[in-house]
Formats: sequence, C-alpha cells, structure tokens
Amino acid sequence: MPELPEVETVVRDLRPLLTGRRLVAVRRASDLALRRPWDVAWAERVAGRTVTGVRRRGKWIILDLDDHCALVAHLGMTGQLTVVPAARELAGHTHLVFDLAPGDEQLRFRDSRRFGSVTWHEGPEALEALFRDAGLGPEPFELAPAVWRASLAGTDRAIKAVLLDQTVVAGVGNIYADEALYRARLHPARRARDLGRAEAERLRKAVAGVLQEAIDKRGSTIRNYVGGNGAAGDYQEEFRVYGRTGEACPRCGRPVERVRLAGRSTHYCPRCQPAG
DNA sequence: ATAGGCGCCTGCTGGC
DNA sequence: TGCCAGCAGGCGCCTA
Repeated sequence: MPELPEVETVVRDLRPLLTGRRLVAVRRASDLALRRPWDVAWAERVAGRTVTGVRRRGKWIILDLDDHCALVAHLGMTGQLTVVPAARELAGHTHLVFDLAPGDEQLRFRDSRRFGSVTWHEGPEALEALFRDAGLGPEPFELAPAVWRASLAGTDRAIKAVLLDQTVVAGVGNIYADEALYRARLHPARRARDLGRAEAERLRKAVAGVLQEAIDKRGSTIRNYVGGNGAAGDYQEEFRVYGRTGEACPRCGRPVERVRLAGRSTHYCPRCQPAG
C-alpha cells in the first residue's frame, strides 16, 4: 500500500516519538510469518538499545540504534508502524511489539496481508548490502536528469513499468506513477525509450511534484494506511485519475480510463495523455 | 539479459 | 441475504 509519501509521513511522525528512547523489550505478537523471517537472535541484541534516528530510503523505514545497528521496516501493502499507549488493546494482525522507555508506550507493527517485514542489520555495511541487493535506485528528489534519461533510453518497457521499477527510481508505486503520468500528460503505455528530452524532463519533475504534494498532505489513505501517529492521510482527495475510472478528467472532462499495464491497474485520460 | 507473469496473504466490494 | 469473483499503496522468484 504505502509508497514514498506514506513512508515519509510515518518516518516524520515516528522521529520525535522514537528518537532518544530505548527499546526495552521486543516480542512477537503472532506466530505468522512475515515476508522476511523474524530472527530470535536480534530481539536480544535490540533489547535495551536507544533509537538515535529515524529515516527513509525508498519505501524502507530505518530505525538507527545506538550500537550502530539498525532495524528496517517495509510496510508492503498493508503494514502499519505506530506508537501507541501500552495499555491499548492489541489490534488484529499485530505481529511485533517494542516496549519503549521512558514513557508507557509501545511501537507496534501490524500487517494483515504480511507482505511487509521488520529486519535487523548488524552495522552500516549490512544495511547498505540490503539496499544494494535490492538494487535500490536514486531517490526521486535527487534523480539527475541525465541518469533519468539514460534509464529511459536503456529499456523497451512501457513508461509506467519503468516508474514502478525501484532500481530506476526508489519510492514510486502504483498511485503516484499514474498521477505523475497524468501531470506530465504522457500515456502510460508509451515506450520509455521513445520519450523525447522534454517529455522525460516533464515526467521527472511531475514525479517529484506529485510526491511532494502528497507528502504535504500526509500521504493517501484508501483503506489501511495510517501514519506513525495513527492518523490517516488526505492526498486521496487530490487524485486526478487514480481510482477514478469513468469519472470526468479534471482537465478536459473525458472519462478516465483504466487498463492493465505492468500487471497493475493503470488510470489515465485518453485525451490529455495521447498514445502517440 | 530483460521483461512479463505468478504467487504470496487477507479483506472488502460489487454483481448475480 | 449470500456467495464468489475480482481487486487492492509491493515485491521477489521463475521462466521464456
């Protein structure tokens, strides 16, 4: 579910709630497996450590610890990472609970579909290895025009597929790919290598612009997503095409169309985003 | 070597 | 009302 703006919102929420606090104890709250396996050994290493920072890389959430190790969370489609009062009843699908000190609160990881994960990494090298193995590409706000153009030129795929490729640019998912293509007035099925220089630059800026606006609105909540403080996002109110199949394009009034592309639902305006 | 498809899970919605 | 297919903010593995 969560793409870069949602993950960024979680990170901004969690930063003041976690930084300087100790993870007194960690325990599993379910026996069900997450995408990446829980390792009992790291629970012992993490217990008693203080969180020194909270940051994001692509759609990954990083909790830096005072022993230079790190916890890394991925929210998958339905993951939630929130700080709540320890007395609050455990919500369904809660998988991990971290007791915090000082204060009577807990960091909890919920995930109904369990496509998400929480893992522990021993040192900065191990963390880098995780992102290197994933082939994680540049952050969209730091994507150099020449690098972007080279990525487009080097593939036969549709531009929509390229936007979803985390090795090309990190953090874009299905919603913001569609919204960025609409803003750039580009048909999602256009071959990436066929984009002109101006079109490529328009799209690069549209991606950054849409993501920034979504961050400003605390991301998009369609179903499950909440920030680190438990509050939903507001950017779903700003969608121009995503999830608006059959509704009027806000620019020209033509009905928004939906097709299957790169294995994902893809929404676009057939007039504003011409195929040719 | 690239690109597409499928599987992983659960929950919700819409059509019959 | 009930059932069931289809769909969902993602990724990783397999195959052609």
